[in-house]
Amino acid sequence: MDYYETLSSALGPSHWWPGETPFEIAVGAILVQNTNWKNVEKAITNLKTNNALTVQGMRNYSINELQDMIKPSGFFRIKSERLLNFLNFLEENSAECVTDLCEFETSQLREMLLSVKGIGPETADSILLYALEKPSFVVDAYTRRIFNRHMLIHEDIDYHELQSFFADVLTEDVQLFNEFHALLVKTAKEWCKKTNPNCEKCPLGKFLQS
DNA sequence: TGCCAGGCCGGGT
DNA sequence: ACCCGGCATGGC
Repeated sequence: MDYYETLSSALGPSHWWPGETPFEIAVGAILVQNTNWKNVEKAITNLKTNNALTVQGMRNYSINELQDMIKPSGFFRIKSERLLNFLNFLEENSAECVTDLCEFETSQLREMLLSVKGIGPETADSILLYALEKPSFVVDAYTRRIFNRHMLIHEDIDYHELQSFFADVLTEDVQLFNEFHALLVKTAKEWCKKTNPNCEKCPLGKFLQS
């Protein structure tokens, strides 16, 4: 796809998700729900400081302690539940760590993740792609905003519709999915803000019909 | 200073 | 099946 080529050559490889371990990535995916990443960073730092950023480590804390640590990322009561739901999910599937989930087939694992209360399509896809390196294209508000601004999609298009919008034209490749989403996030943060967009300097500006 | 941020769930039509 | 309010904090 032209959009990918353009971004890739303009912004170079970013090979991205802020997070060092699969578990950290999964936790980040839950904490970032409708939340600024800056706030999530603070929560992640708190967890790391308390050695709570591992499967075993997080289990050592009560829900109240967990809430104190993740408070900066907002929705802390709900999100603490969601983290515990995810931990229970791992346990139910006798996974000592997140990567143990790799044995499951992608689409099956996606369904399993969606059955966890608090994990929706985007969170599931983020975990699949960035924590487990399985080819599941991630659609987020940034993706939606950019392609809506380019008049290629309707603003309130359904998640799976938008996902297949990409699946139809992209080869199913982990690195491609990873990099494309990363580039879209970078682009949106830089030039495609909700208010005050700067399409002149955006690498994708040339695709906008004027 | 109000508005916004990388969703998701549950209850009401 | 759709629509909408609630959830919470810190940054700009």
